[in-house]
Amino acid sequence: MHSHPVRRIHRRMNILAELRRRFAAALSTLTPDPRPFADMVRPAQDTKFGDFQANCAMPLAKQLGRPPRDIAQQIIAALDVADLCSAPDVAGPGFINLKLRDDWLQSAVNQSAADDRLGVQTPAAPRRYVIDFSSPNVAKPMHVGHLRSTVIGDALCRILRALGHSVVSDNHIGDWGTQFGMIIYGYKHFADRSAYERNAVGELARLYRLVNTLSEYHDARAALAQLEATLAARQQLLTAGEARTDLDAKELKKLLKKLRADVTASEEELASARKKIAAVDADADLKSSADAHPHIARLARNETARLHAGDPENLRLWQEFVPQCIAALESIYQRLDMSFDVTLGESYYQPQLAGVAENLKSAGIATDSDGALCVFVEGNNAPLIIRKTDGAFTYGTTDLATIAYREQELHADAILYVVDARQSEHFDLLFAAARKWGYTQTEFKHVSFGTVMGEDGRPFKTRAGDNVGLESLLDEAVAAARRIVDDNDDAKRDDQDQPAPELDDAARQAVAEIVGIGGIKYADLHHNRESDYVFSWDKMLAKSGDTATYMQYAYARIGGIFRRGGVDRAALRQQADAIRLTAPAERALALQLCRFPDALAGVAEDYRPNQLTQYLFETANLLSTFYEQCPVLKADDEATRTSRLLLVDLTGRIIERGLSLLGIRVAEKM
RNA sequence: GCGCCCGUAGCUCAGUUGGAUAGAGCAGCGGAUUUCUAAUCCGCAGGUCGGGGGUUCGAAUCCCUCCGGGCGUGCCA
Repeated sequence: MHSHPVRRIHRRMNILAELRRRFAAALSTLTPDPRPFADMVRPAQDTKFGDFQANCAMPLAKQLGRPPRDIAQQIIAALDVADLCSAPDVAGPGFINLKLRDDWLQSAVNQSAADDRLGVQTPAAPRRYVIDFSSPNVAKPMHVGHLRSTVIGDALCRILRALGHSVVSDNHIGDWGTQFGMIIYGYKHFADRSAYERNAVGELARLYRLVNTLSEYHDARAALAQLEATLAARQQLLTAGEARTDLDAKELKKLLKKLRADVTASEEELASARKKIAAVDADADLKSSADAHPHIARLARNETARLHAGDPENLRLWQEFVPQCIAALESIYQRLDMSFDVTLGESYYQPQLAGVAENLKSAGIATDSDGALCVFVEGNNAPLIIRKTDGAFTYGTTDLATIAYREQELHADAILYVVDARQSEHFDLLFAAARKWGYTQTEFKHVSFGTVMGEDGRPFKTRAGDNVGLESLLDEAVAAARRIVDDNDDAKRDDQDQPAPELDDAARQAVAEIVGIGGIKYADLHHNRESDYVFSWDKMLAKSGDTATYMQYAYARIGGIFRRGGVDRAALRQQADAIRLTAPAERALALQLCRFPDALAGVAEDYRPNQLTQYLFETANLLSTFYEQCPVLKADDEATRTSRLLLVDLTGRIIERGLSLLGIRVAEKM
């Protein structure tokens, strides 16, 4: 049937890229710029249409003013794909449907199996990425708010590296800000020496919370009268608004809605202030500390100013605190199984800020406005503030200094900022200012993400309203995973239906760590990063569905096949070209495995790790279907057994690699 | 006031520059187990893609408008 011989394929084959190349060649007779049209080749949305589809005939027809089906026919006539596809056909308004030849697909999947990179080609022009993520304030314990940046940023680093790019991960920690004044003040007045010696970071965190509580207490008390007055005024406005008769119903409704929102906001502010006051008043120790330190907020700010001015005592304390704080962060990163290439925080750039400001000013990019030095960007109301009226520099200044460093020292082609979506205006300003400053060749990208919500639909907090600490979050996930691991292992039975657990306590705990932390990461990564998502313990560790657990289990099942069959996987892999595709489930799985490079490329396109989670979930599903339909160890003949073992082995490698690129580990037994 | 984002099945979410009958998971219902690990698989049901208008061969996607929600708005980072 296929008279055309299978063309010698390259050592690594990306099917989609190859098809696009073939289409680009065919399209060059129809349009001077075929690339965007060639890129309209994509996986078929429904398997009944084949394996791939090209949607380019319709838009091209519009451009050329001719019937789309004619264009589709013309493309097919010029298209040279006989070695990889059966004859393409035109469907509907002008879709071109493509089905890969079985012999070609078989050859491609054997190539992938023989490749350590699992088919991923190295790029013709590798880029250098600097990825800025996690970036906690070192003086405060990490909380759930840092999770998304950390997890998404780490996954992007791994994936871009796997694609062959050069990546520098940079933890731009907050180690020079106002929090340090608070810690220094706390240390000078409230430190518990023995607690500090036992656990320095824990004590510093306590001091931070204490100073923060006390200063908020005084702020709240000072603001109370004003808050009450504002509330009363707003209530009065609302009453007056309700009585108005000069507006039509729609205008009135809109006005009242706004007035009610104002009243509610005032009520909430007031309630929050009263709560802060009551919390201190109710605690005799706190109350006496508060009374003894009425100007704590200002004095803490003074400590910050003194630090920045080079005060020897404060500088000494800062130098003592920072390394310990960083060490504490390291232990969390270690538990998350990740690390940074560089950790250059705000303090690193501090000596350069005056120069940056001068430079911007003398170049006419920054101008004086109300006593502050500002960069104004067309289309934005607020400027990027470089130097405040009081002479202090801002994070905008630091960010510009950081860009200069990343350009000059790290030679970045692209700088990615994995930061909360709420800071998008800051990044608009920052990137515009950087371009004015001369950095026009760099890709600047705010890889923004949404908020983690609780099941009540509000930002994820503890019942008391505090941020959820990251460590306790991890602990809780691991504990929940441990219960699942215990239940599952306890339920295992041998051939005589007797209990036959496989895992001892240490092994169970190791699996729980892998499952629990993998579950947290996956829950985050599998959502589109831009959307807010609702955090749910139940869904995160569910045994079935689109979860890390499901894929980790698929991997463990694969390991089980080889153990039970006594198959040496390394030896198995020596059998080149032994995969034979006969059953439909084998073909579907093989095609999916050949798409692994596409999945990674899909992530890189717009820095969306959920493209990879989706791919892995589909892969695990296809494996389950295959496994259900095709006996492996009990295959009818030796060649089929070997073929299926190789297919299963490759699937396991891809699941393992894919999860590891998301920062998620696997266990051989679960 | 100005600006940005969001609204898709009961719930949680996908949906690539506009493409074929809008897809998953969970929950629900019905099946499959002498298990190559059931932490599984197969099937069924479930939607006016917030409402309305427009652009065109074609709109969840682009434009306008209204409704509902979130966030940000000059000297915190």
